[in-house]
Amino acid sequence: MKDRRAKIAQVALRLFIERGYHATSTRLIAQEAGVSEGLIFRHYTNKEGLLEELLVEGGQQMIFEVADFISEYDPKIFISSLIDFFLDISDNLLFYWRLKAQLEWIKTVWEPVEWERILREAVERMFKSMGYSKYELEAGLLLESLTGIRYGIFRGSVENISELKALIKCKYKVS
Amino acid sequence: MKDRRAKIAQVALRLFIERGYHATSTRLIAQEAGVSEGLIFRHYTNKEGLLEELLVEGGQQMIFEVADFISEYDPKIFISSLIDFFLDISDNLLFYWRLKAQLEWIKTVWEPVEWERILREAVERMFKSMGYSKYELEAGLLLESLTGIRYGIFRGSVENISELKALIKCKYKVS
DNA sequence: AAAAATTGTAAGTGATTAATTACTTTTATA
DNA sequence: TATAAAAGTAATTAATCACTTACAATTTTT
Repeated sequence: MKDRRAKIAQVALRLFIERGYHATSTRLIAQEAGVSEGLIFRHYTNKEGLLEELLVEGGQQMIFEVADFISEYDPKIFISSLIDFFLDISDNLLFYWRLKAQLEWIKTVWEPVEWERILREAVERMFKSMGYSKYELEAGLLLESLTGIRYGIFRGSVENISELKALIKCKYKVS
Repeated sequence: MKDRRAKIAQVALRLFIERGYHATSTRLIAQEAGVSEGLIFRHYTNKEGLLEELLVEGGQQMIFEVADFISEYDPKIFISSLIDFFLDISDNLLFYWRLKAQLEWIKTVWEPVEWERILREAVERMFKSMGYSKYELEAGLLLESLTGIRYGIFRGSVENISELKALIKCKYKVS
């Protein structure tokens, strides 16, 4: 059966988020996935390899999603889409967002992955085209702020997301 | 010698941040602190108890720091101080900020601690006094955004902090 | 259908984990 | 100064860790 590998990945992703990477044993992953522990190491070189594949897979999906609104030439629609992208957390991206958030805090210097670089450049271009003089700074401010708000949503400290979205869009005059 | 306990706490805090809580063994803590492993459990009930004390201790220091500018009645100075507090990361608070950031991602629902509640209420009051109709929303937006930017600083994705601070203060018309 | 490759498992491996034990040394107290 | 309390250690504990081995079942290929 081919889907056993996918099942392992799916369960591991959930457990890594619920309990943390280090606190999740390969034994538990195997149990919850209904497979033998050895099968994990048949499909993945080691536990870290399993984690890495989850990140790569999620990153690729991220590129796909980002590409969807990045080509938008109207700044107002672009910024609005950007805000939606960050704060309307779709089920298929939720786990990747959370996993990435969790892993940020070990390594001191964080190397941005492809979709992050693509996105940042696009946002900078957009602010530039809107006539902002300090467009790089503006892009950074918006992206880090949106990330912070998304973390707030995960944390449970942001209640009225739609109202908050409207407020941000209002501040950037995009709706 | 009384300072062995403090030494354990100090080393543990550093290691928890560098390597993550679960990836840091009590054996390593003892080695780096230059004490026997048993001493850790003489002073703390268990590894989690050690972590908890670090959080409580940091939280108390945080209350102290927050209290310093919270009594400010001038909204402009208040907001400006708030931004400085979040983005000028002092050495003595750095470790607490980082430890807290790291631990956010395990528990699904995050219970705000005392200093967070105190701070949020104060920011809401300030926005209210400034005549903002949606003062709760504005307080949430600013706090979550500043948290996000602070995370960006930790991550290394924010370069020119002083310029960014100036931009934010400009947007809130407080400098 | 035979051979080969892949997918699967049960039962281990040594290493490491948090925590305990039994005991010694130091400090505080009466 | 005698005694109790606290601070300290080395050695050990059972459990758990990531990972391997030897072998069986299942597909795929020829």
